[in-house]
Amino acid sequence: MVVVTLPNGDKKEAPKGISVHSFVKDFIGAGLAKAAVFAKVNGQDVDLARPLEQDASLQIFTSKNPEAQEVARHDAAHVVADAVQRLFPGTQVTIGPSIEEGFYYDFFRDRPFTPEDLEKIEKLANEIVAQDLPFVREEVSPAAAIALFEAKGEKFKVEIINDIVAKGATTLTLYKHGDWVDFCLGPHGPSTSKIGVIKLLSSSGAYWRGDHRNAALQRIYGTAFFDKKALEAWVKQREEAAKRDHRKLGKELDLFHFHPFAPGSAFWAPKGTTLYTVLQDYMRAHTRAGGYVEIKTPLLFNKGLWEQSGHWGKYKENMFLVQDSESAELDFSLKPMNCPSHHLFYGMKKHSYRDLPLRFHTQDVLHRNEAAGALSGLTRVRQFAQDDAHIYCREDQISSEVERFVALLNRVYKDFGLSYAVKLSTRPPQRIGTDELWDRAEGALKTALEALKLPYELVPGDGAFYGPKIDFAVSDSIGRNWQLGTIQLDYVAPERFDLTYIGEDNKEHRPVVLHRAIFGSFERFIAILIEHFAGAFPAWLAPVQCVVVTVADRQAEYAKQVRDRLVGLGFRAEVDERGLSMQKKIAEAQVQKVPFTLVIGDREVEQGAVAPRRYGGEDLKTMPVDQLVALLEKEARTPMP
RNA sequence: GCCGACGUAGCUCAGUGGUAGAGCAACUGAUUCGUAAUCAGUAGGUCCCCGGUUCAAGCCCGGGCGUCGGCUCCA
Repeated sequence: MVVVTLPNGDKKEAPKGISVHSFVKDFIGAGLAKAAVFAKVNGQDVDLARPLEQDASLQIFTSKNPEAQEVARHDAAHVVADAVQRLFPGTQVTIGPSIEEGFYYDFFRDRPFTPEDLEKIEKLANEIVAQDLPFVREEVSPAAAIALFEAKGEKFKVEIINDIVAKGATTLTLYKHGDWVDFCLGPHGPSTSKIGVIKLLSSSGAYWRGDHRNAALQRIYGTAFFDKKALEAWVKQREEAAKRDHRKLGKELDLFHFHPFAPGSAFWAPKGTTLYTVLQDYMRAHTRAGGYVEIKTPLLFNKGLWEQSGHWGKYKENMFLVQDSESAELDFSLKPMNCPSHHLFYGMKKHSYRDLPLRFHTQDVLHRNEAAGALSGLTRVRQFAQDDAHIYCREDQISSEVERFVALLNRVYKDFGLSYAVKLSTRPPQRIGTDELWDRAEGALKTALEALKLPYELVPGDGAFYGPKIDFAVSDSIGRNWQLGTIQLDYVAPERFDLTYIGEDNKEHRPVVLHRAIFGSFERFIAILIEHFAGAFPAWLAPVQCVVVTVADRQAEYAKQVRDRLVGLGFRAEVDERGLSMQKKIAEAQVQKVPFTLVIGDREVEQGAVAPRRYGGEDLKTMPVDQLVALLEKEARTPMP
């Protein structure tokens, strides 16, 4: 007999060697046994067919658990690979993991999959699902596994097996459904029908092990859901996300444009420029209030700076090099980041410990020569500006500076309605500095996070080679995550730039540098805001806050007076003077997602009033202009510190 | 950069070898209207660029540029 402990603490005795599935059916319930996808035995993922050989804790995962969805998508990857090999004999398999929203499988073959191929594959894959073939796990020796895949001509599988054997594996596992076998760690669900429904999404090129020097593979992306309804809901949500695409809305709302002569660099239309400068001014005001000073440094630097910073060696292919007309050499570069120039600026003066912390904020334009194929809308550009800052402080000031930064970041994200999660990344294997230094650095960051009572995820080994960091991932209104804010400790730069301050002891000391940003880049932050708000910005961000619409032309004079008063108070108001019907003008203000449409007819002129309508259709009824101004003061002013 | 798809009016798109089209936007005129689209007319195009095939190319072929999806998720 074995004793099985359930998550609620219940203990059950069962015959030794009983399968997980039979145990669940006999000792818990047939319903759960039917719904189960896989299990954890003593915390280890196993299939339901696995026998229970000794006392163990048991946890069952059903289609309600996200973990089970992940397993079922891995199942789906196998089924798709099976379908591909049936339809296209000679195609070799490589790997096929489940990923965030689905799965992919990489194949080796001489030509890409066409959309028609995908249709056929999807159809056959779903037929295999319907056949309800059980997934069968088998343990084999390395020699047997190699022999099996060599006989099939699966060169990539053989390579993977050899690698894993070299790492010390002695028992390998195969998973079979029907006649199709894959070398796989598992776990898998009980049978193909558990997968539900498979949908293929796209095909693309990929490289063996992600390296372009290796064989070119053909990747198929797909997803799977336990039921059709869930798939339909997911498809709908994707359509919703596509409607919010900042590239689409950027055009529709006339915010920014691109031209082939400047790939990866935006032209900001008047409305986009307004949005951009509102954000710049907002950040200026808040950093100033947070004890920062704003500085500007050159955009173009001699390579000497990059040699000193280390960029010339490590980052050169991402920099735009500029020819010096006198030397005729590419001796200059547009700056790809601000830090080196900030360090130079710090070093131009002698600093006392009394000056620290010194916080330099910069919104200068940066250029990075991103690979042509990597450019995408405003999220991946070649020219951009960061809400960048570097804090120079003593080591004992790190914790309080981090706390101060988080307080600012907290305030900023709150103003935009964004929530966030925190990650602390610690020392990577490749690093500089002593362990003692890292202990102190990581300790300082932890102290700050704990003082703030911020829950955080620890990511060991993910820090930069020059210091640990804290990252802030915000989630938007449709649940997507974006890594925006960051604060990184840097012990290297002060050495490279020989930065010092004079301490109380009248001796020179090394300051520590903190790199930090909240928006990340203005360009990417704007893209995120557009998608977060679906283009319907809150009034304080909206490029046009009020459009004045008259019922008839005879109110035009008064309409302009209203606009002039609002503009005079610093609000962004316009009159739609085109000879269109009132209804048409209102419709257009809605399409442009203007927060307030101010309707003016004879009644409003008589009363010195306006009739505002909010974006979305709420009629606020006729009100005196003074009352509108009070409303705008509340909603349409940039939140100040 | 590599793989694939795409590039037609300001925008969204139709047009697969035989005289370049629609809707919206723009412009002109009429309409002056009370909360999501008044009516009529006009104008707008090196069909991304360069070269080739053909009697004939937006369409077929080659090269370039750009955009988009991938190229990190690891049995």
